[in-house]
Amino acid sequence: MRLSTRGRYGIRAMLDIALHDNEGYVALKSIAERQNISESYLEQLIGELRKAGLVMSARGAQGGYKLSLPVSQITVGAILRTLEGSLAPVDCVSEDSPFICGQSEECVTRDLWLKIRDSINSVIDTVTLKDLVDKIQKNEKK
Amino acid sequence: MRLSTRGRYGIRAMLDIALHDNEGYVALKSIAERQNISESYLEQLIGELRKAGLVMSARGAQGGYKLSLPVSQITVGAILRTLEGSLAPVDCVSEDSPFICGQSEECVTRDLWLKIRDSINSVIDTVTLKDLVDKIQKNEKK
DNA sequence: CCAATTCCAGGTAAATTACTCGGTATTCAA
DNA sequence: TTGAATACCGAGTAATTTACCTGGAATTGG
Repeated sequence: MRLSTRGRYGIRAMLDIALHDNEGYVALKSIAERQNISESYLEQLIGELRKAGLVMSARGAQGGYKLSLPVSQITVGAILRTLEGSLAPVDCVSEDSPFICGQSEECVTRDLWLKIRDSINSVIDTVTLKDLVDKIQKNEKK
Repeated sequence: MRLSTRGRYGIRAMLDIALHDNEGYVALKSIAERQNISESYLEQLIGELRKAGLVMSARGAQGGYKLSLPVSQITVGAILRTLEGSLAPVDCVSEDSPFICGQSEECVTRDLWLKIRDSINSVIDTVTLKDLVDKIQKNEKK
């Protein structure tokens, strides 16, 4: 039940972009350097975040990425789902692939998986990038 | 963030044993057949559940497994953790391997991972095998 | 004794993860 | 107008993890 690097890197990259949100476009290279993430790998991930509409890009010199929404409107759930797919613990309660099990007995556990899924969702859909940014800025003040 | 077959099979196997709890020891073979799980694979898993003290075994003819605790005292959390390890979404908030990240910035996300972890734990540590058994028996009545 | 069982250590094929590589397209700035 | 800096794209690959299998040894009831 671990998150893969995709989700973790994605959160870090988005947070990095959020912290430089007032400086125009942020180059992939600088994100990768600051976050110490492989540039070519991160490129893939950001590409998916772009297709999901979470960041926008500018090509060419001085290009890069910036958030396409206010920080308060980007939830960690949106980021994680883009990169990890549904965070459901088993396929039969996944939001995207509603795989139905033939097992009759397993369905008694379905409620359990639903509970787990929903409890995860309730966290990731309420925490936004703004919350994380605020926390960093509060730490810096001290 | 999917559970592997280990956790899912483990829950099903334990539930199977629970449903036959009054019939003495249940043979691995019969569990595997009923649950349609590879016998040799399940053997591994049940071995770990035994070492964790969740089931007890009897060797030799007429041997098998039975629960070593009342159904109401076996949480799905205990089963899942035995087979999957901590259900923490990232290592730095894992109960067993308290890996500490050097990344200073990542620590702002630590609270997020903790929230996710705790919300999962609050579900799996409150649901017991008894809850699942009760639900099955209620379904059968209808 | 023997058939049924658990126990155990090791191996392996398939899938997934975490990347790399090489190239193309675009754009700013000198 | 050209070149450096960037995003974009598809394919390939090494390492790791998963989901098993195999062959046996130990134990026990009938």
